[in-house]
Amino acid sequence: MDRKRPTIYDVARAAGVSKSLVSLVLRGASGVSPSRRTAVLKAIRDLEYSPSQAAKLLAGTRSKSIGVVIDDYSNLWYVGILSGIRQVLDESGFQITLSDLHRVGDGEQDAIDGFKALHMDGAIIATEPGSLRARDYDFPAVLVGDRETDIPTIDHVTSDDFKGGYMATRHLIELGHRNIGHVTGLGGTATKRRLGYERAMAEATLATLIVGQNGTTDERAGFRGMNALMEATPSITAVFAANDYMAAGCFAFLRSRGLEMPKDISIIGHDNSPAASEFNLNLTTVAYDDRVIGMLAARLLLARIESPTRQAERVVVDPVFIPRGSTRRN
Amino acid sequence: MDRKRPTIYDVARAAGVSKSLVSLVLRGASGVSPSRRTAVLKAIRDLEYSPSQAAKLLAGTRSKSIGVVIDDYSNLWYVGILSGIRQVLDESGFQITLSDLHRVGDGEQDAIDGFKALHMDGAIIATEPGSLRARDYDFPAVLVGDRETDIPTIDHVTSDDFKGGYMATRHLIELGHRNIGHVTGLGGTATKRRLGYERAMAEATLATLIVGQNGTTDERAGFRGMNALMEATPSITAVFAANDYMAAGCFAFLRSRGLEMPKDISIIGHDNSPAASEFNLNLTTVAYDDRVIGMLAARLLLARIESPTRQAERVVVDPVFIPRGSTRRN
DNA sequence: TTCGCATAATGGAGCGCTCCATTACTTCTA
DNA sequence: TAGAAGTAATGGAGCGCTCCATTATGCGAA
Repeated sequence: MDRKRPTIYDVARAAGVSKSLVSLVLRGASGVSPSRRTAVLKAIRDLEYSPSQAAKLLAGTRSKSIGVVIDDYSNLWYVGILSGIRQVLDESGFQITLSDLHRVGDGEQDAIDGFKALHMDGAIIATEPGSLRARDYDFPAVLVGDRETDIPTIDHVTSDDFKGGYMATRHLIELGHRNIGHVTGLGGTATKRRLGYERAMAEATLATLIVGQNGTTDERAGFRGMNALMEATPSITAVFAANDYMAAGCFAFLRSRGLEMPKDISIIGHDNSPAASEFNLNLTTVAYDDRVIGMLAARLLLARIESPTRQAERVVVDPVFIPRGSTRRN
Repeated sequence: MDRKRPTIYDVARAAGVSKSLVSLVLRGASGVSPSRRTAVLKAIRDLEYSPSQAAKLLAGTRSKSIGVVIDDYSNLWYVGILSGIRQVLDESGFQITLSDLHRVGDGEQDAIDGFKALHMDGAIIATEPGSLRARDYDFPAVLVGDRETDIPTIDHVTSDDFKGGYMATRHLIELGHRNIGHVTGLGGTATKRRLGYERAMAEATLATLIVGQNGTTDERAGFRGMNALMEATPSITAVFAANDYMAAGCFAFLRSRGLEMPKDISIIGHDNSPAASEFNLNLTTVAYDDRVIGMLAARLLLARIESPTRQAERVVVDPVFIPRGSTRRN
């Protein structure tokens, strides 16, 4: 079980060729005679040889691999993005490694350091860049998502959260609602959505009703926010929650009061999280096409790897309205 | 931006010492004079040196890193397990890499191959082992979860799904329910839970009501399953769904019929998925403590890395009952 | 003063590949 | 038939570390 792993030298010996020829076969180079190629392939199989990525990295110039940094595995936002990234990068033969912000004991090493240590060609950062060590952007990277801190020197695929908030609110206004509340929370994303809400309300000359401005953005906050809204404005008929989890919290509060959605109150969320799905909350929501975001990010990264000195780009992706059953005409 | 990365030689020159001394400092070895140590540390900072993991792997004997294979990032089952693994492995200074079953274009490489290529010390397999290439188990590995195929030669931390099904069903019986349906699906896990259900029903001399035996195990299947149960047995008062998503589907069906949970029908799920949370479905469920499973798996892996020839162990973790609001006395 | 023995620091070999310059072998052209 | 012009295969250097066998340094004891 623990005998040493075979190397290309072992393969070369078994196939009766030079180690360089084995290397050529491994890399699928042209200009290798079919007979030798099959001999090498056979030796590889016989010896159960598998190449050492470490040696490859050390010897080669380009690793054909990139890293993706996310916040937290349980925040599924990244899954669609990853799928888009893969769609683009798989066909270029790139390997993709995922990493969250978790650091190992001795610290001092963050995800980007890890990618560099592994000689990766670049990174896609789907995190607040402030949570990474700043000096790391001398490395091909593209930022993904609407972020608080903007780093002008790196490419950025962002979503338009202002527009998302605006669209969600417009939807409720168009359904004839007038007393429309908003449950928000801390953070740049929530703030931008709130500004979108405020703009839409202002355009329709409606008074804003905002709660939760200094709170979290989870289900619990939605629950409490709904409570606060109903106490402040009992005549409320619709709510825009800054995300679907908060919307779920709003719904939970309604249920606890024996109220129904959308019969008594219409709720619209944001993000199209799993919780919003038709079988669960059946929540009307606004969301980005995460696959598209991922694909754009991957293309930008590829371009930057090709020419590291090119001008940084900023791509904005518009949100999409996803009608479901949690809103109705007033 | 693209000047070459510094190496230990550059650091050594800057600090006026030998490359070996730099290596010693890097590895935190004892027996380095404080003055030289600080000189090296300063040089590292000045040059923004970061070590090459690739070179380390190639030169060293042990990589102090392990891989974890999961099915799919969007199946959050692994998150708790990962947290348990980290709790154990962080303190031993191990690096952990996550990988799903996705393969890059040229194929032929699965997650375990990738781990070996990176000279990793071992792997934790949180997937059906059949989805990996079999010959890869000549490598320290521990299997996690209740699996269809059992590989006697590798360590295994498993959950007791039979017991989970039994416990869930017992709960409903103890609440006084008699017409208790079960929505199941394909797969070893679902099968074992169904057997637990059947045993509990038999012990209470109750007739079983099972649907979905050849179907999927998602929300949609739960929706259809609930429909089938109510048509077959209108007097049904409780349902055990093979997992929480199916339970969510059952609930969606009830809602579509204007029925309430638990007022009209009690539902119990399994797994304590996010969807089951108190703010969402508030679903009574049965689950494993995934952190504990992860910790056990990590300890077994550590032990196997230490002594690769030791006898394979099998650890069984009992499920835990999680009472919430979706079941009530009949 | 000299020897001995820790302790501190060093140089060399080698990990398993890639890449490049070079050689061996063909085939075609003048 | 010699020489040019490929095509196929090879050996060597080097990637940036670790590990090991050595060598330098300092210091108390003989």
